[in-house]
Amino acid sequence: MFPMRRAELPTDTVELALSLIGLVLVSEVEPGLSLGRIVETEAYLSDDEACHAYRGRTRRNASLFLERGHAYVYFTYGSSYCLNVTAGIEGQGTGVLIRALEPLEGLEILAARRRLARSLDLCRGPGRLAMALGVDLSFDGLDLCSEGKLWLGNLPRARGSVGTSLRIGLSKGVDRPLRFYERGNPFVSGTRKQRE
DNA sequence: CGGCTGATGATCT
DNA sequence: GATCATCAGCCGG
Repeated sequence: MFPMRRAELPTDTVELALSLIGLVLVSEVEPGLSLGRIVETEAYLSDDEACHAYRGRTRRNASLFLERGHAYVYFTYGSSYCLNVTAGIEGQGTGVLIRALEPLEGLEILAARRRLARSLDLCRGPGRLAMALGVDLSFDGLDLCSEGKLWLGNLPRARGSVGTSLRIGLSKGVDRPLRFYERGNPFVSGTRKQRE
């Protein structure tokens, strides 16, 4: 498997959020290879109150303004890292939050990082998947379209139908249907209803 | 399983 | 000082 070429990624944030479903995130940090298939995403647009770039550029969100295909990683709630794939053109300030993965390889490694027995919950949620892949602030700004600690790949594999819903866990911009997920996939986050 | 709560610390006002 | 793009753990049905 090779990294995605940037030209294969849509520039439009919603299109990117949709097309990321079914791609894989590959982590190549100690103690070894681990990877999972993206099953849930959320789009954050540049004119969107919920987007971290909405009020302009700061030290924290700087990498969200990189051109599409880079990592934007931030720390929240004093405990969790969240991983985004940037979208748009350089300077736009938009991206896609990765909310859940279906673990594919390196299950023991994912489980060890999570200090959790192998289960459905290894990568079910943005903070959980970041921990499982070993993602922290040192991944902020990485190019996900080239080999390295973390990159985007494409495994030939069937993809189920994609559902759309409101985004999860927001207090602003709550009314926009910008969450996308593979219908019925048990590795999608949220309640049962939010998986249907 | 669903719903609620407290922990926790960086960031911005 | 308030606000989080969250999570684990606990409790009730």
